[in-house]
Amino acid sequence: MAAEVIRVLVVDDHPVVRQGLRTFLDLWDDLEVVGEAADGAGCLAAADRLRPDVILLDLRMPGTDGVHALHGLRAAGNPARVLVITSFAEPSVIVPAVRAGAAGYVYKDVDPAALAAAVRSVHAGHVLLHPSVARLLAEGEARPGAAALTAREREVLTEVARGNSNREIAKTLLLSEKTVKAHMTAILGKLGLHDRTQAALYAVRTGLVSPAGW
Amino acid sequence: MAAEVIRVLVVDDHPVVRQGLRTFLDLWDDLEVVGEAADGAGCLAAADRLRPDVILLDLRMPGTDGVHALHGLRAAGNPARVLVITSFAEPSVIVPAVRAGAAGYVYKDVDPAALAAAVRSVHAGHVLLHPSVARLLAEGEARPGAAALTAREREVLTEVARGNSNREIAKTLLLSEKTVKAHMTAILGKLGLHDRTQAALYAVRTGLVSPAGW
DNA sequence: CAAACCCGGGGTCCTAGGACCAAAGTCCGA
DNA sequence: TCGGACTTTGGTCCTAGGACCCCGGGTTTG
Repeated sequence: MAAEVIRVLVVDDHPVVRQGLRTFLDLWDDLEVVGEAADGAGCLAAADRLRPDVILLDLRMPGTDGVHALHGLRAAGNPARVLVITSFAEPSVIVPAVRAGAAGYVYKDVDPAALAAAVRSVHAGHVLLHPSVARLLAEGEARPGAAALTAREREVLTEVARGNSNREIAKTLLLSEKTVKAHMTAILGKLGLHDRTQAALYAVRTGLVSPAGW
Repeated sequence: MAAEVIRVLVVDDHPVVRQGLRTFLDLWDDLEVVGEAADGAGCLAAADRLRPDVILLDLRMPGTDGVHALHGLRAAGNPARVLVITSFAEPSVIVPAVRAGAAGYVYKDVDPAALAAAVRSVHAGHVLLHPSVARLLAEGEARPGAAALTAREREVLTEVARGNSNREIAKTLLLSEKTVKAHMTAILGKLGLHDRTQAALYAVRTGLVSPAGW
């Protein structure tokens, strides 16, 4: 028994998904699931306690999300390699995660063999990137993404993505409508979008607002 | 060994989710996963071949979706009880499924014990509904939902939910802008919404358009 | 046959939205 | 201290969007 066992921590808010991932990984003798967590905070605690080699991390979770967890891992100097599990094809979701230290990502429709290969690959020190994501990283972001937004802009965008008008947002955030419009102009400029509808859709696609949010 | 075994078919487009559900159900001796399918068409074929007692069905899948599969099961006179697995809280997604014959639904964050209980319950002939869904069924739909839209209206809404302006939609669908506006007015009226942004969000939430559609 | 529905398209009109100009105050890092 | 970023708000102006009126043709159903 000379084969090294890769210790894996599974982080996803859905128990079904965690179980599916665990079962997939249990198919291989060289992979061992040493723990699970349901959000970013649980991830940090479990990573500290269990010292996994690889963390499978969903980005979009309630409470502390995946990107924040990545920052936390980095700040704690945790050496675990992080493989992001995502439903989202949008590079601008993934680029911030990669910038925050993720070693790669796989989509949720991954099959067991591909998942195992990805885990082994990041454990071996590789970085797994789709060409479109690699290009974005190389060029800097062609479309900066939500990371370029200020906190206030993000608040306004969140309200837009809840279907509210500028007037309603002004009331909610205790601003003048002029201010909301100014933020909106900034948001559209930064994201390279044409109107609020595109902005709302973008917010949903990138996980800023959940589709079931209202 | 007098206990009856409930035969279950698992239908979801994500292998990870299917595996998670299978593993959950395997925890109980009275539940047996007899097959899997990745979309509505696969569901119909498997249901016909395997004759499950209960089908766990995701509504939102590429190709033939869950509601269409429900219609197909009914048309085929298949007696299997259908338990919908959904990420969506929105009753207007679920009501059409229940109307199409689903015996109930559980959310994707369900734990193993609750899932098993739900399977047994629908197998025993019960209908599992949250009060808000039951009320909608009793009253008829307060908000008719996408089912009230004509085919053309649905096409226009799909384009709106892709972030296109009326002018762009007119070009795409070879219409005058006036006609697009007329459809838009009809859509907003039928869905009880105020503007296109809400309509786009609604389309995403109800699965008419996938968040990753553009 | 009439009614209902769907489709397409015309008109008028108003306002929400956004482009683009300006300004002031606060905070923080070099 | 100064400059940049952020936040807030004002102005002007134009147009996309949508409410609400109208019409005609085709199809289906009672």
